Amino acid sequence: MEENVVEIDHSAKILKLLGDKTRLTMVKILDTNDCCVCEFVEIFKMSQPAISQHVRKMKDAGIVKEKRKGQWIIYSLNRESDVFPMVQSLLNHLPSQDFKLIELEEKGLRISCE
Amino acid sequence: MEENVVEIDHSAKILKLLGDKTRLTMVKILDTNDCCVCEFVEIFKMSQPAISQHVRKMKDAGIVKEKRKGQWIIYSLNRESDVFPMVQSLLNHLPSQDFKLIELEEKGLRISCE
DNA sequence: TGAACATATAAGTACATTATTATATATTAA
DNA sequence: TTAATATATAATAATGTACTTATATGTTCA
Repeated sequence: MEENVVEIDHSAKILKLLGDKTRLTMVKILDTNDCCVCEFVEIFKMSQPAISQHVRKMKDAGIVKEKRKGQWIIYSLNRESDVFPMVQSLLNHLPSQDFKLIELEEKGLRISCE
Repeated sequence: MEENVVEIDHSAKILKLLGDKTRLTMVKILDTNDCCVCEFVEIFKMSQPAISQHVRKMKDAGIVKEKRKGQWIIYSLNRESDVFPMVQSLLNHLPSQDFKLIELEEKGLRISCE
């Protein structure tokens, strides 16, 4: 019926991960910008370990990937994942969350990771 | 960016509901066939109350709708819902689950509701 | 009306999830 | 090497979830 079919159990796991508003917002942000943990901490007003645990779950599931850049670890969408097409078509139905990054930038907190 | 944008908190709730393999399979089945509770009980080998609770959550969220037909209550996808476009594009990435209904039919358990 | 069937609701339990705080690890720069 | 910064991991507590069994409601048909 459609390209990029993923097994239903696996899809359910991915959707469960995305069924959390913090993680869903993260992924929507990552759709247009790479980010580090410290930025997410600012954006979500949440403890750093909470953020680390969220991104770790998504990394384990292959939704995001990381690369170290000095003392920072930059997270980005894993566009090679077998679930990426599904994730992408989902994200297309969500409103942009870029305003959150813009707010960060206005507070001078975005530059910290670049 | 795309038509039918739904608020991110609301989307997360919908995805949380679909992030359960039983409910996700139900919705995929409903994409091509209406079903009653007793059929789901057979398909998922799960107690009737468990099935009722799953469909109720999805009904409350507007994902599915019901109509009574004699002693049966037939569930179907709610294609008028504001989240339907997102749900539909998700389902397009999942393998058909119609074989489950075909198995039912072979056991003579499908006819019960028609 | 009453028995049989389909579904819903209630209560309880086991387990999963998401935060927190405390602490460990890794990198940078003085 | 040491202090500062960024991130990860561990332990724990509060809450949420998904089943179960027992029971109530609603419909059909003899």
